[in-house]
Amino acid sequence: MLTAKQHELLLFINQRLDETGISPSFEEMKEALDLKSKSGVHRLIGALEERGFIRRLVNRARALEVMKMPEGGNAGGKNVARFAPMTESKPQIQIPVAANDVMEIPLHGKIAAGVPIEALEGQNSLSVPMALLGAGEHYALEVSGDSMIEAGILDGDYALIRKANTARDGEIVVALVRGEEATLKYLRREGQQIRLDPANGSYEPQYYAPHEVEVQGKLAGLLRRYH
Amino acid sequence: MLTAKQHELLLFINQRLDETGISPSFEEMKEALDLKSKSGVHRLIGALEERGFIRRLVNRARALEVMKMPEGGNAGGKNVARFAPMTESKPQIQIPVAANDVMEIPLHGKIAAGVPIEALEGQNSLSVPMALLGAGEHYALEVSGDSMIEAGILDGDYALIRKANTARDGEIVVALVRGEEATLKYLRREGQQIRLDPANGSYEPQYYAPHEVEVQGKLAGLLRRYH
DNA sequence: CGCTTTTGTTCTCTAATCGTTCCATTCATG
DNA sequence: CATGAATGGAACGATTAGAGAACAAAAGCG
Repeated sequence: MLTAKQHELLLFINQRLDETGISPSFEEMKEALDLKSKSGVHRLIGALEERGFIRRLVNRARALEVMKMPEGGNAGGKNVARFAPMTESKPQIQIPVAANDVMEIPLHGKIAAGVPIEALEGQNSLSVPMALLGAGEHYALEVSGDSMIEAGILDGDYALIRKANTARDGEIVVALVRGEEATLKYLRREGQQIRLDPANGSYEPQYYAPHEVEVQGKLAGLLRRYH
Repeated sequence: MLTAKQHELLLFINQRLDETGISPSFEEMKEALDLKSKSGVHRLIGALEERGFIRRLVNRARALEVMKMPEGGNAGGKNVARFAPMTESKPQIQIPVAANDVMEIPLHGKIAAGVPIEALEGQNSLSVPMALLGAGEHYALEVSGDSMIEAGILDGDYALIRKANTARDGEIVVALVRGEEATLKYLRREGQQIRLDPANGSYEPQYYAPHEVEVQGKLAGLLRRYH
């Protein structure tokens, strides 16, 4: 899927994102790849984007995001053994349904504290307007609990998650803690620590070492139903 | 399903992808299959692609991707104990079922204080899963303002409204006040009066005579998009 | 607000790698 | 021997890669 240079760059970006939470600048990538011009980096970034490994905001500084890692390459960078992140698998092809700008995305169960994403129950899926999603691979989770209530995310809502290995500070992510516990929280970095912030005054932020927390995806949209 | 050569090539590609994350070039595949020309590889690749085992970007270097492996051959390569069953190592292409459970509903503009809904009527519309709606005629409004923030309805959300003339106590409705002002509020009756309750401590409930308030619809669903 | 620095974008050239194509050759088979 | 399929070979064209420079757009700062 990738050339050696593309692979090298992807690894570097992922590593930096993992260690510092800040994506490298073109200059830094240039150095890391031992290049003498940024234009090469630019092309490599373009190639990685085309292949769906990263996503970026154009004209924004350090706005890279790793969407998936090639197989074999451990998404965790330097990290110790991680559970195989779900994003390591092959992307499913999500083709917009003809005539409607709608996508079918799988419903993977509930997300709450204490339980990993429940094994998939049947083959449920949800039709979602593409306008809510954007590029990337998505799935849906039913929100359970009130820990994000102040972010306007209520019990029973459907969270639309875009698979990703990394996220920027302040984004709401599906975080798998120590391979056991998947929760929906604000991701923040504090020094060498990862902070998972609930949006509910009754809950406390939790601090973890970077290798304890694996980002499985970020919140891309929300659906709610009023009976 | 596959000829011996095709099988051999597929295995090789998968192995390389697994080990290095970098797909082999035609030259390397030529060597691996002990061929003396790349044209043979080209044909094999074509065959594998036709049969859906691999996918690739034409005219791109090392842009192969294994979609599935023939039965028996384990596609996942090194198998870390994967706990998430939904992450098949090589998910088959997911053909979207022609989703008919979708409706196009008109987007009638924003709802806020001060502006009747009819004001900004554009061509816009939104595709919405029927599961969110139910029977009846619906339309969508973009929420403006923070008056319902404690009900988990944020500025910028899309409110899906089912047209209705009446509502029960405690439901969230689009209420047109004195024919001028449409707002999204909790509807409550108090004696001979109608109370419109915001869900935000900084706002006060408003009381009206029944004839001053016209219910235009009730909140049936909510869509939110995160950047 | 204006200025400077950082960062990203684009362009041109050059070279090497890589994929594609067409055609001749070989080989197994009937 | 004819035939079709697989193979080999080489020319060709496209992509990838490296360098350098000029430019444009954000971010920071006083």
